[in-house]
Amino acid sequence: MSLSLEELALKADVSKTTVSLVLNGKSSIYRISKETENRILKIAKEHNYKPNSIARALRLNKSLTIGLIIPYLNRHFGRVAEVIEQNARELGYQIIIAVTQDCLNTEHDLIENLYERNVDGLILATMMNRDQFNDLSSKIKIPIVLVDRRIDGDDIAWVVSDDEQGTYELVSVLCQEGVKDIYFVGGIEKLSTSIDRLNGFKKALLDQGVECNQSKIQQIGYAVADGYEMTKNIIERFSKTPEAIFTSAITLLEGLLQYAKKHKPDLFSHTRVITYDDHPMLDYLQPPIFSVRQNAEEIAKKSFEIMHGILEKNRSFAQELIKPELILR
Amino acid sequence: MSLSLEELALKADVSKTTVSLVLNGKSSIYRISKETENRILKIAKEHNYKPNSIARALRLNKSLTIGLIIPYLNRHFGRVAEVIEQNARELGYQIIIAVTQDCLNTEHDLIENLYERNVDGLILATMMNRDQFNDLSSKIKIPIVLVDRRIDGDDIAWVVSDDEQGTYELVSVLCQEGVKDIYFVGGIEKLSTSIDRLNGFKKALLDQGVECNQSKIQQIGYAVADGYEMTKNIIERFSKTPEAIFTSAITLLEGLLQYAKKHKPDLFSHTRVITYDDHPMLDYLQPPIFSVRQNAEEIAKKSFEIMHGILEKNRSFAQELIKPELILR
DNA sequence: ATTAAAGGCTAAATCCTTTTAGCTTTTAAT
DNA sequence: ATTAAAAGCTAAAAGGATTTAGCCTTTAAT
Repeated sequence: MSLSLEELALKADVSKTTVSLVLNGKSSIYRISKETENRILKIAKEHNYKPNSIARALRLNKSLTIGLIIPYLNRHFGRVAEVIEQNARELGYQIIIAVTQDCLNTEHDLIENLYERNVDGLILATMMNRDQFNDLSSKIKIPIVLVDRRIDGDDIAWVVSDDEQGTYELVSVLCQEGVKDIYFVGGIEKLSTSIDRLNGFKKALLDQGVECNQSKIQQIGYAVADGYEMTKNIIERFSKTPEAIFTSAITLLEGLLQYAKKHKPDLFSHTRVITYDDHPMLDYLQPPIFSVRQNAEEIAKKSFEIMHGILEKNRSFAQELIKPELILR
Repeated sequence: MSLSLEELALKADVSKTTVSLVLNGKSSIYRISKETENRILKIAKEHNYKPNSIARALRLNKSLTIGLIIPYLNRHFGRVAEVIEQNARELGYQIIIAVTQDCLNTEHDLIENLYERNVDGLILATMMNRDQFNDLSSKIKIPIVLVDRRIDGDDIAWVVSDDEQGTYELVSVLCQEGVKDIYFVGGIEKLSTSIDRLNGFKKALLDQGVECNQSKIQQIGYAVADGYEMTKNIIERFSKTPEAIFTSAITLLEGLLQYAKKHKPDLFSHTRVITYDDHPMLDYLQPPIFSVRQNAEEIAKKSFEIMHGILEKNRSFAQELIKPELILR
């Protein structure tokens, strides 16, 4: 590693206090002479001095490290993580990533783990409900910003895609084309993403005067296998082939495609498929699948911005709904 | 945060030395009585004592943190990162991720940055050449494991997919079907991934007695736009539509698809397309695209294993070629 | 000439662990 | 009754930075 303050002090023939004061820009407050200041700065530069970040973290009780806990490093969260990292780096923060695989216990362990490892804040795509979150908040004395999945509450910071609006708009497009018989393939029921997307779905149908039958709504989980299962249920349980299916995540669409390829190759000749989440490969599928593209970059940017505001600008929590984009192919 | 050693010591009515020794399992070495030991353990447990990781890192000069530097958090590297994180966590390590966007300067900055931040080791998908790497190694006194992209050298640890063999096998399949006129769409020329894939490509042609014309080889970069550009070059520069195109990454395939959709919708009726890298969505494209699936999980597992071996088991460097899998649709 | 103020710097405490060297008390041995 | 060894524990240093309180010297003011 590089030199220590003490070694610099030796070279500059002053105390390490003086060196520290100078390097932290406190020369004038402590009346260090210009001459001494310049000498120290020069020597520090010559030796490319960088303060030991661990010692600094210990003394200042601030590690300049943010924990990022997400279910997977898939396309969406990978992009979110990437952009958070870049934004964080520009402001001197590091990102420690940990993945839960959508397991609540893992999530709890990871939060505790990162907290004990002295991260300054947590950005969290959580599976917790309000009570669990409140429990946690009382134990953990660092700021938390929820990303992608929100929990209602006046004092909870979050940044999520406007799932309800996105779904509403997408489903409305289909309804306006006269499609009435639309099935909902959903994810983990209690998550805000599921709730909001389902609400958007229902609202679209309602506004278009289409009846929404509870039997058309499936919610198992966000895994590819869940998408397969739900598609299977829809296809096999009803005699009539559905007019349309909405999958509420790209993984669920993948499950649908898997099922279709295997057991229902003609699915697309009878059924329109639309999906939440976008993927560039969708451009090359036949027939075209309408989708809702989440603005991962903006979600990432805002979530770190809020975290940074809390940590360094004394701002309080904030909440942001990020507008997604309809992709009609 | 939780209690400190000193506070525990107060409660247990012993010195903090004693507490530390007990909690570090050194009771018997230092002849701490069973009674005292149990008392301390009990109190520590009651208060859920966790040593302050920063203080520990400072004292031990070991942060239990590994830096992971990769070009993007895309599908492939996202999966690699995910698995490295899980493996690391099980052994008590944290992963700090940083992305270079395939920019060499950024890579250098990030390495320096993470090094200054006291990571214990670096796992690196590098753009450096041998000289640059040697320069770096002499400055940086922590272990480095290269992942995904290797640099030749007897003392350099790396884990990469067997790019040459994978490409060789894939291209051979096509040759054996009688296809002779195959174009190579490559990435960043100096990277081992490019070199190895190109070698595999050439070797396959050679072994099948197919002549390999230099004009059929394009190498710009790994971005989607590069794939577009190279496809354009191939289609527009030659009067005859190619019999086959090999793209050496999924992003390049995406670029090819983009070009085809826009300017050459009938590409697939004349031209076979095969690609390095796999993607589940390829299952649903028509016509089927043969691919080589890299074993991201194994790559990740091995690379952390080597790092861990160096850090904790006094092992030296190691090199691993991970076998990819042909996917013939 | 004395006092007050300003100038220029530093010793030491602090953050929390780990670890070395060693102190005191008890037991065993001669 | 000494001496040596064992038992049981602890003071203090170290790791590297930041920060408080304050020391000494010089200049300005009365």
